[in-house]
Amino acid sequence: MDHVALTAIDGAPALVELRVRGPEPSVGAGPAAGPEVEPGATTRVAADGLAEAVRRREAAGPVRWVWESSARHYPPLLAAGVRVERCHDLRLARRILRSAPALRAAGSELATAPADAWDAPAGPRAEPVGGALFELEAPAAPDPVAEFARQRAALAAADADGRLALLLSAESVGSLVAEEMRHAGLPWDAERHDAILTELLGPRPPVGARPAHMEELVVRIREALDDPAVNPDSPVELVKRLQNAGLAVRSTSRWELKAIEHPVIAPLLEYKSLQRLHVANGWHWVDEWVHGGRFRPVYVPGGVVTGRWASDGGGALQIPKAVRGAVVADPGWSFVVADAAQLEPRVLAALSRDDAMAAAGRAQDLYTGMVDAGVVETREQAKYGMLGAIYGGTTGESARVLPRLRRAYPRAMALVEEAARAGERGEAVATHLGRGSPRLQAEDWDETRSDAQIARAQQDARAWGRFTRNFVVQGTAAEWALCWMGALRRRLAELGGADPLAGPHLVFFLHDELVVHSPAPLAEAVAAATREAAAEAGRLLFGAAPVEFALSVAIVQRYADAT
DNA sequence: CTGAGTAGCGCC
DNA sequence: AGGGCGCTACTCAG
Repeated sequence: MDHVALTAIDGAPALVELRVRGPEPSVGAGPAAGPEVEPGATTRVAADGLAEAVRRREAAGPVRWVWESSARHYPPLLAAGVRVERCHDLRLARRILRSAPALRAAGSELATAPADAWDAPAGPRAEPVGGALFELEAPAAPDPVAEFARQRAALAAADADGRLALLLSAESVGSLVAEEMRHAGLPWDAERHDAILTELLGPRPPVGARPAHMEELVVRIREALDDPAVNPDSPVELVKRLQNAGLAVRSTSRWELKAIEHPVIAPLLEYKSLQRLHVANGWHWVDEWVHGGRFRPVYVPGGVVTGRWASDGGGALQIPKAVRGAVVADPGWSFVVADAAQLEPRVLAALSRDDAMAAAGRAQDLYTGMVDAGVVETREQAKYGMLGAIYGGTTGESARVLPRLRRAYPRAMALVEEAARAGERGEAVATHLGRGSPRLQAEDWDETRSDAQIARAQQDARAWGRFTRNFVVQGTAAEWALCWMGALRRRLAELGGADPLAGPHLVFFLHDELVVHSPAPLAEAVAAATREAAAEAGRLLFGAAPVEFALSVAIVQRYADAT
């Protein structure tokens, strides 16, 4: 695989061919020996000729682009109609390598060096505006060739089985997909959205006014409390009014209200639900975020410490079910919605090599499989038991079934419990591919701590243990999802033509769920591709582990019809 | 007036 | 009682 660095010489873009030794990323590939990055031919490019130069080089043969970040370099290429197959996102890679316990253990230079410009937050995104690139002022790019050499050296020293290399590759393909999805946009029918809002809230009100259905609920709330001045939008005031009316509440949160019998509760909970929809995903949201029939959020790969994506603007990862009916495929097109079933428990089974748990998930719903195996009585028990094991739950149903899970699945339970204990001791933990958890800042030991301080410290330690317990599973699930996405992206490119937007393309990703916008005749092939990609992701991460990564796949016209 | 912090709730 | 987020309006200090 050729590597080409995108860099700048005297302020103008340049492409630097790199000679890179070593195998392509996959678990078990092993590291390449010795110094392995040598700069070769350098081609200077006129500022307005970069997209064309990248297009030509991409067409000349398989290449991995080495660049500061996809967020910075890829949007203008996409705007110019240029798509790249592979990249190495130096900023995302640096963050992962800095976190990786393996580098610390190997005493790698990257693990011990003080923070530099590559650790600083990325500059603002350069957004293509009206076809032309709107260049925001950004700090001078550090030398990408030198940084790439440092990163490869770190892998050579610390990545004996090739896991980190695979993670960097998966993270990088994710960074490409993030920009491609923003470029394509999620089809969004603003009229349909308006119809949904009108049905639930009433017609669009003037700015600042409450929608009719919410106003009616306010009247009912005031009547039920016999208090004509109640304003349900102010939690502080509302709590006082509820207390004045004799309700024993400390807050106005849903779970606290639900436990109370009073005529005000039903209209109040309904009001809060509608208010939430109105302010977060109402008419204002559509005006702000939907243009030309597309919703284009900024996705932030690696935005969560566990490796999950975050989003910046638009609340892309929190689109409520109520408005998913507005996500409508173009005429002649369909959505293929693929959802990984019980992903985190399956990941835990594979991580821990717990063959009994793997067997429960083979060819069926994993929770049902646990019932069939006689481990628990009901699917609900299985579900809450597993969620408790992964999140660190200690009460209710999950606590009751935990002993049975320990007996049936000792390896899986031991893995999460060891991760929790490591966190309680203040140690870092790592995902399957080697992303490290943040390190708990050690507090100064105070010999004169009070009992209350000691109790608080123990509480904090347990909370950190729940975090590290969850980190290994959530983070490894995120790695599986990246590999799934990358494997699917390659298959979609094979199904499509030269123009990605003319063929099936990814338009949405939500932790364990992918949405492809596809020409209707290709939808079945895309559905098959999502399954093949899931199997490939499992092999990439876990080799021959006997864990099946089951999907539920639906071909629909509206996103809401998939769930 | 502005910005930081919080409450509450949406998603996984 | 549990893990991870982002967004909005409200609240309050400066």
